[in-house]
Amino acid sequence: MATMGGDRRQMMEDAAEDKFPEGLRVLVVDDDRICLKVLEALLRRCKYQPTTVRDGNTALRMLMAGKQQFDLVIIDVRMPDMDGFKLLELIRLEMDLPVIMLSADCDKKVVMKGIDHGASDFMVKPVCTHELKNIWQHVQRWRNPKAISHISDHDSDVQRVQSATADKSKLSGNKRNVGDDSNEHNESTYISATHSKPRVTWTIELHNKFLEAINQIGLDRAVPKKVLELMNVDYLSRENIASHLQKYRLHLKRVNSNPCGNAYERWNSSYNMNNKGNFMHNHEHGRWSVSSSDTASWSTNNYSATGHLAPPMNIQRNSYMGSYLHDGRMSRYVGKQPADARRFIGFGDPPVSLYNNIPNEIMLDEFPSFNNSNYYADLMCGKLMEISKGKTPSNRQSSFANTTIGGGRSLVASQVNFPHINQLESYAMPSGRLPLQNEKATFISNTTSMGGFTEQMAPFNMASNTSSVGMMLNGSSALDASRTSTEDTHLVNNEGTTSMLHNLQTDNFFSLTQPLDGGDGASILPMQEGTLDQQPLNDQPNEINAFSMDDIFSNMHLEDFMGDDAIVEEA
DNA sequence: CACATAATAT
DNA sequence: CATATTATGT
Repeated sequence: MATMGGDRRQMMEDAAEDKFPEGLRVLVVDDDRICLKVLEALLRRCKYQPTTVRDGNTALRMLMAGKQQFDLVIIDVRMPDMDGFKLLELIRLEMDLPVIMLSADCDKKVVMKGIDHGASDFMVKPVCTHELKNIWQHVQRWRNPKAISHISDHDSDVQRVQSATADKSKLSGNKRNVGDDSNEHNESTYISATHSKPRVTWTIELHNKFLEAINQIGLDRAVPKKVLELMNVDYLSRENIASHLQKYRLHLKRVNSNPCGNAYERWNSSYNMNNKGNFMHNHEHGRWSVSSSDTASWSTNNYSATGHLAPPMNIQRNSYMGSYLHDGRMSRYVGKQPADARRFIGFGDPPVSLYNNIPNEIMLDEFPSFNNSNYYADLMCGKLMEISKGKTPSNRQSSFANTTIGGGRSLVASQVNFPHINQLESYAMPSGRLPLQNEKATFISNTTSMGGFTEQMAPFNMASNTSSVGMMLNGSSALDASRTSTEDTHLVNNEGTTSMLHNLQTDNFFSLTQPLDGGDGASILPMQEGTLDQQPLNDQPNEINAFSMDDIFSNMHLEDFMGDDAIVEEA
């Protein structure tokens, strides 16, 4: 409408005199044939290259198909099937193109709506030639927003600029409210409608490619540019890679210092796929959903991807894995054996050998750089150990019940009385927050005490302490239905029924390794060999054995466990 | 609102 | 290029 800065228009026109770009590819969307014809003619008169479409869907299809490239889109606001604004919205969402809205009325609200939705300009019918003549400037501005920016942030006063931004965001709050900041609307929106690059979604496939590249180059030598070359994905920029690489490295760092697997899992869970083949993020759940079609895949692997972490040692193959469930959802690795999900409900179900059930193609999928299947198994074992974090299957939510410790005191674990032992700090949740209630981990100690502690408890490395927990990766099937031990542990499920578990059965597959070295990861032992029979602690020449579960437990409950903000000094 | 992610700035 | 900061979406 007319108020859209007549001065500026004039200036644009002046500036446009000498370098009028011919052949600008303009897509015009209007349901009105007449208008369409007129616009087409006018655009041609301006030596542009118009394409006309009569409805939004067609327009969108054309744009998405990408067969024809456009520099700019002109959309009539009022259209029957797809509202002009809707189309504008979709284009904003999917494409990097300037859009000019067109309308018969110049209602300010309508204009503002257009601008707010990211339109570059708003024209009122009937459109005159000189208006059309200048549309190229929107293209120019769109492509090079900074060049025309009136904001004088060239004075490189970073502080000022930054604080200004901060202030602005503070003031404006969360979301920009449409149409109420009418004061500065026109000018600033008009020009500062800068356009960020469309976001790259790191799908599984992309991430896999990324990993392959990293794999080839080696993590330490992997730089964005090289990765970009190797990945050979046209729409990715070096910056995209850099960003992802940064995230990836951060993630590795976390995982490194926190083999609880939570961060690990979270990372992997970021990439999910539904069975239609569309990718979707799974942030909210942070979990894999079971996919019967087995199309979901994940790929990050500390061992194969980086090649810089030692592969797990001493892993016995062909072993029975404990519950590998996440919030009651099965990992893909147990996809074919739903019975495993019920493992802890009763005694009936024999455990499933994950290794035996991991289809080859998945293994290959996960470890593309290796082709020795034995090696896969090792890697997979290590991986599983890393990933597992003792999550309780939701269909049998074990809870900590009446566990007695020493002198008849009972423990009820909670987030509040949770011990803050220095050595445990590296096992905090990746985000640093305390684990949520439903992130409780349950474990069994060799003294038949069983905890429903939160994950920060987990570090007491059940897996590497043969005397405390059943080895998930026992060569002989520790989790086999044929139980021989007499030491049973009581578990109470969420239905309140009690069941007996073999003491070597872990409710949760624990592989939590406590480095005891401050958590720099140097001493992480992803897995320790375990045996079916319980062994004295000192059988294992491992510094971890300096702690027995009893020691830990008694220490905890005596001094720290009950405190609200208990902090344990170093021993 | 806290968090994760990707874009962007340094 | 690595890292820090900011923006955005959930």
